Amino acid sequence: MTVRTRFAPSPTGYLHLGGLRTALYTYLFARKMGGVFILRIEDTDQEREVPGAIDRIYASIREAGLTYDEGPNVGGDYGPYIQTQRRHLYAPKAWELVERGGAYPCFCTKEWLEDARKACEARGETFKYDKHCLGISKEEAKRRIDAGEPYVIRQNVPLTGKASFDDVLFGHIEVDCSTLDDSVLMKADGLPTYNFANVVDDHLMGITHVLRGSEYLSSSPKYNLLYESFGWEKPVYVHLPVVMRDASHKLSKRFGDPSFEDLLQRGFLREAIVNFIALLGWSPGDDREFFTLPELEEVFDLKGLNKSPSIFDMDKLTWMNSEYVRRMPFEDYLAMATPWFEAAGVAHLDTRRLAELMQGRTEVLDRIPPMVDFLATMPDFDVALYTHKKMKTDPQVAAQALALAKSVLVTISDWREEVIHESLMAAIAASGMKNGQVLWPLRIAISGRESTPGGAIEIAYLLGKEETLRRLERSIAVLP
RNA sequence: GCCUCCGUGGUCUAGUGGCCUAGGACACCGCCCUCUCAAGGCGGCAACACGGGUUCGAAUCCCGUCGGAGGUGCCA
Repeated sequence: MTVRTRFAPSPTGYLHLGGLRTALYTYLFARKMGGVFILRIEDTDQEREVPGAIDRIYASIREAGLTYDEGPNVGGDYGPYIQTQRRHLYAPKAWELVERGGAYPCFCTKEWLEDARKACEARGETFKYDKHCLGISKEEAKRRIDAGEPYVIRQNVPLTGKASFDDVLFGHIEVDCSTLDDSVLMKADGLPTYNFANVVDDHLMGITHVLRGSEYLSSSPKYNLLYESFGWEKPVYVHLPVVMRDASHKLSKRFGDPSFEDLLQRGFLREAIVNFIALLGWSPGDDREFFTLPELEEVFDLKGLNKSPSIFDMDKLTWMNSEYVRRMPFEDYLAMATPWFEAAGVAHLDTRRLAELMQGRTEVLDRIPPMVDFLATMPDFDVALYTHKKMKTDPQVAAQALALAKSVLVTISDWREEVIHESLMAAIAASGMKNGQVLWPLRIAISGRESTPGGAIEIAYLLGKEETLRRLERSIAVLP
């Protein structure tokens, strides 16, 4: 039997990292099993739908490298893959369920229910619909519906007994039917709720394995009841724990947690994000940490899934990203870094050399500008920077060092790193000073920064002779 | 409140009764290298939530407590 999995997001905004992880695992499982990965859009809540969200979801999934075999804008034999385009499919199924006794039409108004719920809450009890409309006869129901009265269709959950389901990760989960409410399956607007649509579509689309967030863990027994009423074969369930921002809050936009898009925009590499996300709640079983998507498709196994929620750790993502940056081909790095060099106003310099210096120091691309912008404009700095205990320098030493450096640098006509290096080193050796005593102040004098990507020689080279001397003279002039 | 689930260092995790004086990674700290930073090398800090059982033996099995999460919508 061919494995068929699906990722079924709602177009209510961007694809958050938890969603991305669910999509990733669903995709990986399908690939690992040589199965089919399907994308389905669950847009039955018209009110919550955000314009443009569908396109953003497509873009994120594509950007992550998760190719789907069936779905909107790809096609497939089980389409359409957008629920509002399947709307005609649900009502007949719902009425079939009514015939089978698994559901019933309900005419109670939203307002009435809300009041009842509030009253219940006030008494400190859990609200449960009392099946009031279950007693309405078929004939009366038909009459009222024909007369245009609004109605919904509710699931008819048995009053007694147990409902259960089996989850690959969490095992057998069982609840008393008495604790379950008759949830709405078909809304008054004629569209199904998630509770119904997911069951119908998973069945109709031949989904064999359902991977989804653990927020559905407690309603899954009810879905199984539906499968049983229909006499349909149940899928294999795998509920995934939540991705948290800290111990008690899940990742959320409101707290400023980044989406996949945000991360990409900030200069995280998609390969690094995917790799990191894969390891958030899943382990290959050994100590290996670096995986390409094809490698993940190879080694992914549901056995490595973790049951407890995991906290998204930006520090570790940042580290992993810096590893990916370091390992990428130089030309690729140069191409990716160039826009950031432009943003920092240093694109007129020898960017190839700058990129060589920067590649090993770039954790995230958006950190490039603040690291290199001093090359564009000389920052103001405190002369205290000349004082460095280990380098054995202070403003007095700096005065000598800078004078020496200047005397050497003005004579250089062939402004290359090797030449600058040799000339400076020869002069330092002749002067009897330590390397650091000259090089540290020089670097400070031409960069204005305590730390820079590269030493005095690299910085001088990048700046060019004219600018180096200009900065040097200016710094000498302001020495106390 | 009720129902369900979860609980290894600050974080991601390995571990499925003896291989565990609990392994790896991130972060943090120290040292080395070094013209700064980064990288690299070496070293360090730091966990089985708690309490009872079961067993010759428990992070691993059972019970309870505590803590956290999810659900309790004509949201998904």
